[in-house]
Amino acid sequence: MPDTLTPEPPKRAGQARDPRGTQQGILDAAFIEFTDHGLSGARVDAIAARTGTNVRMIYYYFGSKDGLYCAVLEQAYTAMRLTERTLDLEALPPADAIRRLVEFTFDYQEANPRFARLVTIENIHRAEHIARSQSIQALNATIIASIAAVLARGQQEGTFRPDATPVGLHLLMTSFCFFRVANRHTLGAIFQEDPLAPGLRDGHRRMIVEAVLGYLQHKS
Amino acid sequence: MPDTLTPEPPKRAGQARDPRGTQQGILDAAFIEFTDHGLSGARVDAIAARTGTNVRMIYYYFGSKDGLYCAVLEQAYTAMRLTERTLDLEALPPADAIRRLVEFTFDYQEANPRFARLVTIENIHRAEHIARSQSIQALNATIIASIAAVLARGQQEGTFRPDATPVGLHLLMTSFCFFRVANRHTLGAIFQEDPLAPGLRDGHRRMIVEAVLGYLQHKS
Amino acid sequence: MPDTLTPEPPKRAGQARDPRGTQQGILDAAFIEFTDHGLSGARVDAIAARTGTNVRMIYYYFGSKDGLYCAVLEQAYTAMRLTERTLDLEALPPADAIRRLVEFTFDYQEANPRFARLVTIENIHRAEHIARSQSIQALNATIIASIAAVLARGQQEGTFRPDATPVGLHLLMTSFCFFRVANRHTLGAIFQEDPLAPGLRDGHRRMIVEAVLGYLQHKS
Amino acid sequence: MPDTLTPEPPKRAGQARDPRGTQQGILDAAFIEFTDHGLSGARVDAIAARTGTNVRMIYYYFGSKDGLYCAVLEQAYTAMRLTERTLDLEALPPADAIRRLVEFTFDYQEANPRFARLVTIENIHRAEHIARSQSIQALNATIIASIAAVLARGQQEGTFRPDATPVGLHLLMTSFCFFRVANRHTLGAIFQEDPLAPGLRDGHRRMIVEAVLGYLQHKS
DNA sequence: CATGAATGAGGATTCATTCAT
DNA sequence: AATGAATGAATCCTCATTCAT
Repeated sequence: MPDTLTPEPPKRAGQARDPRGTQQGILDAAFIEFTDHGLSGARVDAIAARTGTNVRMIYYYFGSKDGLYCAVLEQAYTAMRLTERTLDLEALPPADAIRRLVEFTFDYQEANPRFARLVTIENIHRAEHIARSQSIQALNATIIASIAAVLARGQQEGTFRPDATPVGLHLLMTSFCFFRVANRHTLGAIFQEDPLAPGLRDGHRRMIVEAVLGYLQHKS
Repeated sequence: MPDTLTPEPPKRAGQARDPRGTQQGILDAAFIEFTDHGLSGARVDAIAARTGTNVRMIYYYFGSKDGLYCAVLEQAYTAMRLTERTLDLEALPPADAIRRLVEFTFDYQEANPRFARLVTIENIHRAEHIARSQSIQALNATIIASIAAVLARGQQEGTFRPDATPVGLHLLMTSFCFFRVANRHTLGAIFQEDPLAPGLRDGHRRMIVEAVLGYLQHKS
Repeated sequence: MPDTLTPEPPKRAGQARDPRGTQQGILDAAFIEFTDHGLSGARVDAIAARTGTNVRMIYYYFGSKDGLYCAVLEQAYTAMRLTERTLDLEALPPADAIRRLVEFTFDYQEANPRFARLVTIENIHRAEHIARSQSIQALNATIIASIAAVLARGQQEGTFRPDATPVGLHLLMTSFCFFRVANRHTLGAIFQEDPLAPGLRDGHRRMIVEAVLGYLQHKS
Repeated sequence: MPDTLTPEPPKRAGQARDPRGTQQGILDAAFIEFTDHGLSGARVDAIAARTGTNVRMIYYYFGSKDGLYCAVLEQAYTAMRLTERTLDLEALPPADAIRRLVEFTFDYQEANPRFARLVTIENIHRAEHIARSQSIQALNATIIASIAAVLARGQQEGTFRPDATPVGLHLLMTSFCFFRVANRHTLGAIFQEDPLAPGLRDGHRRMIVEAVLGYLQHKS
């Protein structure tokens, strides 16, 4: 689902008497526009133009440009975390669980570059919208809990170093996966080499898995 | 030098007959405004207001908002790479050189959060400004050359794994250092814990050094 | 009845199957909104929000914003003139009748500041709505007739000056009573003293009675 | 000066490089538009259209629609009070001074119906703009001081009743003069007779003078 | 009798930019 | 070298109103 927030893309849906569809159509169009141009750079007219409806509907359903942006944010985070929950990490041995999580993160970020852009944009705005959203914060509590459980198992077994922390581990694994997608353009311009070039993919994937596991399994 | 681009901050300089000072004053003000609000969100009026001079001066010296933004970008990249060149990596054993480079990157990103914001902003705009700048691309060639040299030495010694690449290594070390600064706000909001909290600093620094070296020195 | 147009305030009435109540509820809400913000400043949405029903009902019953405004106007004028008719001026000696009428006008304006605001608003719109309303014009004929009758009696007696006219007399007595209510805010701001302050009330009431009677009973 | 705020009407002035003229042109156009349609009903586009310049200049010089409205308000009050100060009331015996002041008020209101409309509009908005203006309040202090001086002289002489107050007297004389102008349209519609009809003018003028003096000179 | 969904036209305001000196 | 005055084109948003059920 690279460019929309919903599985069944109802292209130009919602022209008439389909409130649900109208709303989702606006959300999808907004997701594209915001991730193309940023919050300040996005134009409500452009969003409306991408929809079957008109500008007024944006205000009818979302109240303001900011309100729409918040709705987009929530839906994007929700989509990611819901997918993440299907990983079933508890069923795997600790090292395998970490490997699966890193690979999932790597694949998800690569498959959803607009998600990274959205997060990036939200940081430019100092996360003030996320800070106001209860639901996003609730969503993210679970992923840290999952990591914590895996980490604890590995530490009890003695295979994982005892000083590793759940949040630190999350940062380590996410940063690389996120960075190569989010900073793709500057990296590409600077090193004359697209970091997302297909030929680099497997090497990058293996590298981050090994770096994370290497760090965790380090014998000091 | 956290909030200006020049060592000697000529605050409110350039009111009269000091072209150099006027230009630098505008650049400093623009750096703040752009990194506060993004390219689209930045206001030319606000930049002028922060300077002693008026809006017209910006056009006089930089031609356009975009021109000014490009000048800010160039100065920011120049400042970083110049500092980087003082590291003298060739004088150190490979592992020590890598450690020093990782630690420098970590410290520099933490000390210059506006730099990370600027890069982030440039990515939202698909690096189109950097792509046009010869000077920025020239600057960055050297850092990859340095890494390549160190990496080659370590590989020849047999202490570094042979499949590591300069750009991959750069990504691995930079991503974490950059990510915790650039995404500080979303991470803080989501995990209710500022990733730049002083208490976490040393742990993070050690973690990325060990992860990078662990990866490089891995015996497969 | 300061803030509604009807004696029995059916607050939030008319949610279901009570056409009369729904209409009156809308009228009451509209009276508040129009007198709070003027005709242009009033918002149909705000009126609907104040009622239990929704915007569509306004159009269902009153056709348009203007239609609703006209209905409000008519009801307000009707209420005043109906009260006025209970004064029974014919039963009193001329001077007493005038005194009673002035005092009634004074008290009514003070008790119904929203009426003065409504009239004021209608004047900004050059009374084009009143001009179209037959009923309002019919209503007002009677008050001038009453004044004329009293005035004639006094003039015949020789106690009232012969050059006084009914409309002139109406203006003289109404202007003061109306002015201190309608212009309350500018007067208050300019003279740092609320013209409706309780301490001033009796003095003002006596003043206008005496000025009117003084004028009428003047021996040239 | 019935329809502009300045003696020399610079019709369509300020097209090029005449800041003073541009500003005054906008003020004049705004005075018309605001007094035609009220604050909410006035359109900035309409104001700009009446000027030689464009909408942007309104914001350049006055910041906002409200800012412009305030400037109009200040200029209107200033113009009236400045004229008022030329009356030289101190040079006249008390009764003559009152007569002159009443007549001036009567004439000024009749000659400047837009002033009354503006005051009326400001009252709809609860005088919140005047309340914020220091200058308007300062201006009006003087008129009450003048009245107080005349009144004191008459009371000392024994020709004026001792219980009269300056503000009360001001209200009595102003209310009638203001009311027949401000409420011209509703009065005209209701009584089928324009209160400003030329034939009524002298009678009205004499009536208010006599009512005021009659009240003041009343022997109780 | 009642209503949720939808809308086109127009509202104030802001933007980066240029003219004329 | 420097600047106050001026602007056209957008930008976000709101309004009264109508459709379809």
